[in-house]
Amino acid sequence: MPRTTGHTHVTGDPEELHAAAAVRLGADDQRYTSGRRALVELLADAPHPLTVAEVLERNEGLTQSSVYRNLAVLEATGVVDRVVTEDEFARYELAEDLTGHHHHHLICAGCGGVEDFSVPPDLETAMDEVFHKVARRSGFSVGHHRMDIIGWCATCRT
Amino acid sequence: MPRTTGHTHVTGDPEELHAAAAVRLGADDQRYTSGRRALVELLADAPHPLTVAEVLERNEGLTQSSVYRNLAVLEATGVVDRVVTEDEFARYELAEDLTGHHHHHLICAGCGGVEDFSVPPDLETAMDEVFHKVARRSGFSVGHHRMDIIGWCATCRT
DNA sequence: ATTTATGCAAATCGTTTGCAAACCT
DNA sequence: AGGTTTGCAAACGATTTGCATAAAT
Repeated sequence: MPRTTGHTHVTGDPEELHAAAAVRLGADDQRYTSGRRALVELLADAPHPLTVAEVLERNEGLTQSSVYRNLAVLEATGVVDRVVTEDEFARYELAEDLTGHHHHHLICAGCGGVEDFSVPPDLETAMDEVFHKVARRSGFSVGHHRMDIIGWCATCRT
Repeated sequence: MPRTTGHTHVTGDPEELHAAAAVRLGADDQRYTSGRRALVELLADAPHPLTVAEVLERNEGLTQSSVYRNLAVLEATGVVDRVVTEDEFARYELAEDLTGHHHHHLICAGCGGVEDFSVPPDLETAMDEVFHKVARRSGFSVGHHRMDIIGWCATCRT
């Protein structure tokens, strides 16, 4: 299931977002239940990727195990992306190819906090070409790339 | 303790490598014990970052808990780097600024396998400038960056 | 009705830790 | 001796899973 072609990007309208999510779930015979809709809403509103703990703080009606299960379903259907940081918590955000907003992460090695940023398109393209060339040479197919900064935020710098 | 300046890079001589490791440990009042030396040797010989399980397979004389403890010490003193992939296992390799070999990772989303690659110096520099600019704007200090490819290796492509 | 999702509690598993013995210096 | 490291076994904690109930089609 290629996730980089043929999809409509969501521009910012919540309706459109939910519709797109429903479509992707439906394509995999999955239902867009209230629990899953709640997750998509939380992630759409969050200014950065959320941990499961943060999800549960923001919506106390949700159950931990269902959140884990639903995030797995949403990830498998291309509605959310899992973000790996340096700490032990998985974080989730709306899938890039759903929002159409390609970006990278500033990750704080102290608190695990995450902030988004982008790089100039020409550089992004140049790097992409290198990535594909490198992958081809090694027999890899490119899924996506990570171009993240690991550092210390103003607070954690001590 | 800045880890990007003032250090001598190891070119390939095992003696030099161990000497450099000993120096870094000593700077933090840590001893270069046989268990730690064994880890450095394993990582120096490995063609890719190793998980703890792989370390234990390659040297059955080592104990799991000591391996974890020693990897933590080696990481804190800048002798090894922890590599975060998409799977649940931490991987370790000799620190970049110890080997002087800056590189990136091709990570297989299927088996978690890791392969190294580098990008042209001019691109690396251009990206670095962007990273520093972005970080400054957000009040972050840059530790290091990740520019990794997540994909599927020839075997896992199915 | 039948299939799928949920909530609770228990299990999983990589990693961490307490403590006594072994090791350095 | 005095402090550090090690090995074993027990503890931790994020995530997963079994199973009975609730919800959706």
